[in-house]
Amino acid sequence: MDNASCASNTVNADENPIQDIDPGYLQAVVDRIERLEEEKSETATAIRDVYSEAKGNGFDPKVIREIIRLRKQDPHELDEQEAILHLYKQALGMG
Amino acid sequence: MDNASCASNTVNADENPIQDIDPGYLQAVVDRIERLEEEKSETATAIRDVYSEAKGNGFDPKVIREIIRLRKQDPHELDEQEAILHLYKQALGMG
Amino acid sequence: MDNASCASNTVNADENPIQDIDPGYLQAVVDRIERLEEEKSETATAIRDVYSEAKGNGFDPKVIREIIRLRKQDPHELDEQEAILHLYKQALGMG
Amino acid sequence: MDNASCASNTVNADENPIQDIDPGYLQAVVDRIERLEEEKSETATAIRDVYSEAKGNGFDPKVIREIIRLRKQDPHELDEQEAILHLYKQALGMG
DNA sequence: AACGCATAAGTAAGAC
DNA sequence: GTCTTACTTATGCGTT
Repeated sequence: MDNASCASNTVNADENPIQDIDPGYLQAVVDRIERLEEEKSETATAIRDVYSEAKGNGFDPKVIREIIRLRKQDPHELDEQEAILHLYKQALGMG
Repeated sequence: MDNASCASNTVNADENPIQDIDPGYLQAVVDRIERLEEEKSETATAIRDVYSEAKGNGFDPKVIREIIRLRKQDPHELDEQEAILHLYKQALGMG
Repeated sequence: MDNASCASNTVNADENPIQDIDPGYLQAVVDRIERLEEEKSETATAIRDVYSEAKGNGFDPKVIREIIRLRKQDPHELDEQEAILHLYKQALGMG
Repeated sequence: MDNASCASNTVNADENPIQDIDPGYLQAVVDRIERLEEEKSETATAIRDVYSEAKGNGFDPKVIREIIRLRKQDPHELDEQEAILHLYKQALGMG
């Protein structure tokens, strides 16, 4: 990192950040974040659109979300959790 | 929409979705969502990295987040809200 | 409600709230909210403690949360969702 | 804690929780959590009601939320954050 | 009834 | 390693 990008000097870098700000670097940071957030937002919209389309075709979005969630999990972990769940259900008379 | 994509027939589309599922369509939906979610996740990581780098350069990530939040708002709306906030603060002796 | 509690007059109640604030009412509102939020926070802590104790006794908190979640749902709704889930899984070869 | 409450034995407590469940203890845990969650839910409703009433009296709920948020912070911390915020704003020409 | 906001819960990362 | 804090997602609520 370029020294010019330092937001504070070395004397009290931890508690007094109110010195030596590089405006150009800060601007660049903000710009990059805003660009990425826009990208993320667009992707989120695209995801919502897919769910919405699926719903329009008679599918249940909530259940599709569940499918997505299940597929994200490690199969072995999933099996374990379901075994424990089954066990607890029985202990509670929910079997 | 193609009829083949219908998850339910026209007789009881609202309450009995358990017929006429097009597996290919459902698979495509799931694939698209998973692809988009991965994209979103990568973007989220990139955002975190920018904050992290900025922090390493002495900037306060929390305040940068606040900056991003403020810039996202409509300036006019923002001014109004701040005016009301100021008013409430005074009414509460927080001025 | 007492007229004195009005935050705005009748001329433009919707868009110009910057008049006629009753400081006492606003203070009361803030006090009530803060009191209730503290209460809520204490309850949340108590819940965490129960999970924590259960974990200490060898139970899996994640699965207990799942149990709680399942019990909150309407049994009929639950059955439907699980039937649809099963259907989708089969369509995706996850059966 | 009573040994009878143990959910697993000492041989493989970490990875095989599927033994020695005390159903009574599990039931008690679930009951306590459900009771506390109901309590929390009621408090949340009461909070919403206060905001709603305030809104009916012409106050802006969003700004009240901001007030609550600000008052929750440590005043010293708050001042510091605002100082940094001011600094960043100036660096970005948002002053 | 659909849309967005706001809360709440679960998850993951970072600090001590 | 624990423990809190922040981010993400999901649900519920109010609004239009």
